[in-house]
Amino acid sequence: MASQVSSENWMPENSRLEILQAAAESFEQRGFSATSIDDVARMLGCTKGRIYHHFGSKADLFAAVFRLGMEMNFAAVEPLTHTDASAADKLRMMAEEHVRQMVTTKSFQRVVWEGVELLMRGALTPEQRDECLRLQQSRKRYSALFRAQMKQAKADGALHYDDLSVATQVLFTCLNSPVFWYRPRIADLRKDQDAVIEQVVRFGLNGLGLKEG
Amino acid sequence: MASQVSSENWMPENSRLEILQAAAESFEQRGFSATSIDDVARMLGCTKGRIYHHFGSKADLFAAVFRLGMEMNFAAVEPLTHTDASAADKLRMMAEEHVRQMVTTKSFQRVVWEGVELLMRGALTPEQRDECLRLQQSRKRYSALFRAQMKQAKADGALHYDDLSVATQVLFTCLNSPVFWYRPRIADLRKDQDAVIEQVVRFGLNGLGLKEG
DNA sequence: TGTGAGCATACTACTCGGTATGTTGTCAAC
DNA sequence: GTTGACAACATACCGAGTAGTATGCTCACA
Repeated sequence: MASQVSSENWMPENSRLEILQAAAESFEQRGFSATSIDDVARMLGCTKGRIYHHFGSKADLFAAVFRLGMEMNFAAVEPLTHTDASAADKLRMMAEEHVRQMVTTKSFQRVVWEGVELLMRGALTPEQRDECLRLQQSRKRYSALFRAQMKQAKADGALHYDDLSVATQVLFTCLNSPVFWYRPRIADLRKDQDAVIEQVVRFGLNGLGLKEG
Repeated sequence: MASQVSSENWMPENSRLEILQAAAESFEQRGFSATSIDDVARMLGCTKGRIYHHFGSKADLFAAVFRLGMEMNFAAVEPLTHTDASAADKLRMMAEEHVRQMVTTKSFQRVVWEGVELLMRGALTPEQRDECLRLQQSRKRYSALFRAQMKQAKADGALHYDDLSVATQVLFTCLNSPVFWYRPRIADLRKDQDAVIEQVVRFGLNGLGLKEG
């Protein structure tokens, strides 16, 4: 699997990114609690010392992966909200870029998913409550980007869902689903990704009751 | 939360069921590896001895919860495949009963989800490989029930999805989604459940390109 | 009265998060 | 060019938690 994070220019901050990449893959494969710090270190060919030099704890490392994943999502999707197009068209573009994130930065997005689950269960220590809340706020803000377009598109008569909260939950679960089952094909990588993205987005928008054409 | 497993008739096999129920709720809340056998025992107000008397290992306990969850799904869905109705109508009824399982036996179904993930990552010991394979086969058989109707409904011109495998993955992720976000309301329980089920099923079928009416 | 199911108790071996400390290379200042 | 200082690790170690086991206890029932 080629590195999902640019790794040219071997400089200071780069070591930290390399750790985040390995942590994302480890957490993706075994989940948070089944992944040991030594697992991540072994994947990097180093020892715990290096990891604890950059991150205060296992939870901090996990949170950093979560944060980076969310940042990549915002960077991909937020600009689209400022274009002038119909809410339905904006929603389609946002969904496409979101799903593209799911397949191109899958490890990080799988961690984001587990992070959301952990936040829902409130399984983190109170000493990290503020960081915890910031992540939750970030997640909510991101979700709100989509909710706004969904609401407007329904008002425009382009969508026909019932309850906004339920629709949002199902839509995100649907759009996020590639993090569970997508496996990149070696050949025709870009074409393969585009085909999957198109199908998932179509499923999601049709699920929201989109009137085609 | 009222017991999801019938608990009248306090007799021999019942102790085992009570353990399975507690295990399902524990695994649901913290996941497999973050749940200790002592956690389950504490929830039951007993000690490990009782659990290890009925189950050989933590993995065995997890597998038993998984198996029971799948059995409940089969019991709810498989009879519908034998009725004579259009493939699209059968698929709708199957989806409704499937989602009903997700909300009424949520703990078990959340464990089934994690079990599928663990199977995909192949994270179990080789000594339990046969049990592992049986669970996987069970899961595949269940999925095939839906795939068959999806295929027929597409041939009938009632559905319009592209790739069957992708469509199946997204559909199941969508139909299963209540295990992550559904929280039962105390009042109007049945009405609340029915409303959620209807919305999720509609999302899923529309996602598959169902022609309404 | 003994026999085994159905547990509880006590204990072991081991993993893993976290810390304390040692080592090395780099770089700046004199 | 020597030295101090600090970043960036590696090594060694500790303590808590936990899966699994070995054994003890009790009560129903034959």
